Amino acid sequence: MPNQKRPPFAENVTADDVAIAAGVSRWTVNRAFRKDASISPKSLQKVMVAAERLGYLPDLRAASLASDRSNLVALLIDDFANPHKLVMMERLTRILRREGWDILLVNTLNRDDAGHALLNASQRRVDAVILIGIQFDDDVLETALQARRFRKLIVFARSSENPDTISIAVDDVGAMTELARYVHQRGYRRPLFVAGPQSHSAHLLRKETFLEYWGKHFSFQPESVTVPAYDPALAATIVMETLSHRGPSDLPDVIVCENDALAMGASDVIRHKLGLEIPKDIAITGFDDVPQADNPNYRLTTYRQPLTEMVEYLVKVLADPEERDLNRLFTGRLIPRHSA
Amino acid sequence: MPNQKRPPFAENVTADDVAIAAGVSRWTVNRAFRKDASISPKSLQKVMVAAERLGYLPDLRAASLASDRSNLVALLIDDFANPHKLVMMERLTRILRREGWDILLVNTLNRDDAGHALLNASQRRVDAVILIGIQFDDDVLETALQARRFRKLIVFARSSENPDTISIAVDDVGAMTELARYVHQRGYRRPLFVAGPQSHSAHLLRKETFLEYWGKHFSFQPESVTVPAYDPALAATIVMETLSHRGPSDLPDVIVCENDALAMGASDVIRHKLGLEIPKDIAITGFDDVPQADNPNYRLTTYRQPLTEMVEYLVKVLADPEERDLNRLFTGRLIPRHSA
DNA sequence: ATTTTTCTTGCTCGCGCGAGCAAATGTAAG
DNA sequence: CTTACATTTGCTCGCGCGAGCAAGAAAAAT
Repeated sequence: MPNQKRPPFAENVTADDVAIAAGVSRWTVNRAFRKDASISPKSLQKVMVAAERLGYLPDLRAASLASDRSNLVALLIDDFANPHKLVMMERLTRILRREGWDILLVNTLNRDDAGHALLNASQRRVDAVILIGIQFDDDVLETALQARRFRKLIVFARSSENPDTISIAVDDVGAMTELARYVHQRGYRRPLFVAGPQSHSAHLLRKETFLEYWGKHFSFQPESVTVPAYDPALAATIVMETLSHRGPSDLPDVIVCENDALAMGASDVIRHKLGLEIPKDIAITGFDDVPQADNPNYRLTTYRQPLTEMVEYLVKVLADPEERDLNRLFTGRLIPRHSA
Repeated sequence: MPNQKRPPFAENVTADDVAIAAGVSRWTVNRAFRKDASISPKSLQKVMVAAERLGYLPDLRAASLASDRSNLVALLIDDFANPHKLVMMERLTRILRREGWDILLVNTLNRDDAGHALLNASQRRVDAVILIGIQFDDDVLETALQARRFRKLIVFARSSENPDTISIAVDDVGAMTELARYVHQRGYRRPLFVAGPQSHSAHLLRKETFLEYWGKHFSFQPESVTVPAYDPALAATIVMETLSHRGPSDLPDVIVCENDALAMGASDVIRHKLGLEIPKDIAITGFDDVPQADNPNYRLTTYRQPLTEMVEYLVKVLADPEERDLNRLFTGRLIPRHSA
């Protein structure tokens, strides 16, 4: 019995207990914990002293039930092999918490599971759902919206065409055009595009933008391959399959990847499997500027999304009560490094 | 007005609405959604049909308020530069959700913030708090326990000495002894130990175990350095500072790191800054077996924690109503690779 | 057919708080 | 010292559900 002096769980101390201790009414106690409420400095003081002594803190479940605002957002996420997810989660959790939002984290296993995950979130009556997974294609979104269960459905870090969602993303067309122009001007002429999962529009946008740019300037469509997940190891396998049996003249001179996760896999293959040098034999570009992109093993030329700015905007969107067009595209920055 | 046919948020349909539609009482409706409840197949069917049609799902806030069980656990986490955190989060979120637990994700910014984060979680009346951060030293734990606000305080993936917390971790002493013996038997004789943040006991355990082993077999304490975060880039800086001005005979022949994040940073320095070869000039070992450890750039000899097994046990701990000793140490596996 | 047992259903009450109003108190103006 | 007005406080009612019991229905036993 280790817990003799210390009961393992506090008997619930409620606002009533504090009210008695402070000599005020229950409602004054609760008001003391709301920033908008009108309360005299004297009673605020009395309440806070009593609350501190009794260890009282308002129950947010009850507050939410009564006010119909939960101050909770659900974060639906998959694609855990992609290191950029860790960066996004860090930024989102830090800034949202600073603004008073709590986060319900849901790992959506696959496309079929996405619907369940959304229902799950809805049962907690979250104020908004933030999607940063790759599995939320238009069908899934449509189904979620049919249920009319969410005040705000925010697609983060990729653009969504759906008119009933709020999309906060980087301008893929502008970004990829900039990357294509860079690759073009550096003199590369035989690109291979490495695309991620085909299930949604945002990243198709990057691929299409690149292919179109190239088609316009050289009147041929560059080769492209698809990797079914943003997983460096998987990307390595696919790139290896694609390139291993080719002679030197058949190899691309630059591999343009939809994001850094894929670029890291491609880079590993070029250097360690094919024994070639980056960027001399084959150059590489990525997208996202994950921390590893700056690692001496990669030194990836990539494109940095203004993540903090995007999350700050997300915070504003969450607080916005109006019903209006909140979609927004952000412009990032090309980060030239050694790889291309 | 994009939402003409589709109101943006469903009017709240409650159990009462379903009850009327199904021709039963409100309590029968709620019972239909509880797996333990006794209800006839006929009324279950009626309720489910009506619920489906109206788009009803029970409100978990209200359920929690009434039953005093939230089915929510808070996950307090920091150290987002460590790639192992992404692995842990994936495993935890996947398995906990499968078992019906929802997760409140809290990013604890620093040690001072840990207390606030705990209070924050307590206001949602979570059933348990899982700590996988590095900032929860005994002082913080003690403060949290003083408040007697948590039914279960689970320290995951590191051992805690505190008798009022439940620790689910790998056996650091056993693991590090195995690693030390491996390094010893491979013939290395001038180790440098790279330790992480000093703020808590678990990782001191790894360091102490290694130093003791070496002291016992060679009667001298190997050198060690401390990195203030599990960040590969930071580890690289510190290791560089430590080694850059030394002649070849002064260099260690093996760098034993407290985990893979540090090992990756050390590896980068050895190969890219010092221009040395691994393992010929300097060998390296890590801990955790993160996905990147198997990457051709690292090929880290490391120690794999049985993470799935540990999370499965965590699930059992969460479901356990009894008040008894639930601490447990797990044994992992040494993964020999090229780096040592 | 009647009694006993089991299963199912409905109900009272309460979980802890907030919206919104009415009463009370305080403050300024005449 | 009143009257007018602003600020603060207390209160009724309801948010949506669950525990636990009592009444009702069904099944089993006599």
